[in-house]
Amino acid sequence: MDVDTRLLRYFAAVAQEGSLTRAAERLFVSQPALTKQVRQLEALLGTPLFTRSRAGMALTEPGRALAERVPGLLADWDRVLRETRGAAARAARVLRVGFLANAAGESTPRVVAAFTRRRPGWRVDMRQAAWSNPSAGLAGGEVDAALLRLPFPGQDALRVEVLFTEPRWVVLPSTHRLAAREVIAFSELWDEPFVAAEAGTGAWRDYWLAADERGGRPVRIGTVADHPDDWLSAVANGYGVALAPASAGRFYARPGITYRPVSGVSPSRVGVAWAPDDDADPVVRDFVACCLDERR
Amino acid sequence: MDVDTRLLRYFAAVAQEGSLTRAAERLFVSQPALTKQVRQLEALLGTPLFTRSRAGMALTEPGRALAERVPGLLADWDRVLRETRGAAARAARVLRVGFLANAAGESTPRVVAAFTRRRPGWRVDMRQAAWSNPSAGLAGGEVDAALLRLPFPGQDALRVEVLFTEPRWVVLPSTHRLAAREVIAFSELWDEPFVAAEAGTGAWRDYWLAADERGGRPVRIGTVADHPDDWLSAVANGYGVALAPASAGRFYARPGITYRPVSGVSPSRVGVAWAPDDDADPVVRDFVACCLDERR
DNA sequence: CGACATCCATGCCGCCAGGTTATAGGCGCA
DNA sequence: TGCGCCTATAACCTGGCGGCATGGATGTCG
Repeated sequence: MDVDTRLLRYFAAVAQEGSLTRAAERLFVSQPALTKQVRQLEALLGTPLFTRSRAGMALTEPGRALAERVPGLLADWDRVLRETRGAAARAARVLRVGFLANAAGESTPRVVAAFTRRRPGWRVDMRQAAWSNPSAGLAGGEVDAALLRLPFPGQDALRVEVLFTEPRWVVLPSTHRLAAREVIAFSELWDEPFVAAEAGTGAWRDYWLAADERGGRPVRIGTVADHPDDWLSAVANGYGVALAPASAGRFYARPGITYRPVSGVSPSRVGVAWAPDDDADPVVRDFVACCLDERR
Repeated sequence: MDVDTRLLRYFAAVAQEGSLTRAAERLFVSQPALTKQVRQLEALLGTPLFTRSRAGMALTEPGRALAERVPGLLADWDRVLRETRGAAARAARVLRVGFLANAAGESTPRVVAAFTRRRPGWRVDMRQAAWSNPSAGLAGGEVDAALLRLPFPGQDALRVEVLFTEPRWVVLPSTHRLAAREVIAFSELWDEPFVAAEAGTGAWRDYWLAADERGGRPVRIGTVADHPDDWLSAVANGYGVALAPASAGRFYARPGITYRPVSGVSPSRVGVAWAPDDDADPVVRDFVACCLDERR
């Protein structure tokens, strides 16, 4: 018997939401489409997976059994997909390097050039990731190496070499009372509302709020932003200020915002990271070596 | 990204056959349909999985990576399917019992009646399996218990209780020179061609050929049959003789064939089997207990 | 060297699946 | 009893899947 992983994802969403209407919204399909798909899965399996009521969809016993197993199955498929694409990249002599906005640094073109000299026939595929993906795809195997701002969640499970540090500055609206200062003491910012990353990013978000460097005071969150554009807009619109690497001013200049040096806060570190399984991989080692050479 | 397991099965078949034409035949689809499906999978993954030539389809490196992983994925899906259906049967208070033709025995109705008295609200779903499935679905988890002729492949991994024995007789064409005998000595059958089960069934096939009770002489195979009808036809048409339980004559009577007692060959044993994981399962234990009670 | 065989690919067509919108049915609540 | 909320059904549209007919490429053989 065959099934589409889409059907299994639909089922899993309904199982989690307990409602066809909410699951349909989450999946960006109409509720009637979802009700038909779930009915089809039940027909395929020959057993009801849900009981229906005005209160929504409750799992039956077989539904529960399936709901326990489907996430593992979908995760396995995602892993097979990644590993196949990884093999494809290798076969095509492409090194996939993830990075977050502005973590790559200005020396990246030289690193790439050095790598392709060392490995003729190879090329580097630079892949930008969203800030909510702090390992830039490395943890999930979507890339072979990554240039990352440290620290990031899951870092302990990956190999990291620090490449350079960079002062952290503050981004604030140009009309802000502190915007004209040459240097701003961090303690003067402790009561400002901050634009933060999503809560789920843990240590990463805390780091960029300098949560551990506020003398024990809590952080005031003005708003949450997940993408540089949203982050800049939030600052420009006065929802809060934010810490950023000094170089961010060159990448993310925008009318209405100002970057200023900050004293009393640790600098940002940028590193190259790779998976422990690739320690012996000569291609990954060469890339890391080129990064380290450029550091000197 | 979503994929249908049908697409993965198609891919796996092509990978194994090395040819779209042969894989299409095996999958009962047309060759153009298969070529389009494989192309679609390659488009989905964004990488070629095969190189094409007049010699057929050779796996690329990513194709090889996928071909290594897809069987495990499909096996996991089959397992999830089985476990879901198992949960469904439990929820519906149905005990699924597999059996091979005539292994169930005449006392089965009494066993089922005793079980439903002991477990009101439950019913037994008797499921006949093909002879090529000697555990009647028990090894794969398609059933909860099984009534089986012993021995069978994979038996060591399952729990078994012998219920009864039954003499083995011979089935031969009515025109056979030995057909009129009251009892036939097995040694007189040693040179006869035999109708056998498929080679892949191992010990099961050897048992029904009484391979270990021929004084070291090899078995002459007349033909292979996988289903009772084919097996009976083969005997009637004179392709060979066969050993069978004595009771088979009542289930498989047919013009042109005769059943006769045989001396010098061990009797057939019938047992109830279940999976070790179900040792503590009270429902399975009750069924086994009912089988054992009926034995007395 | 041309005919033939064999393998995969393309085009066209019919049928069905997946999605939408509109709306119906059932039920709890104020 | 009307309203709101949830799932289900009907009608429609578009695209996918499979078949059949045929084409393209290539190796073999006489």
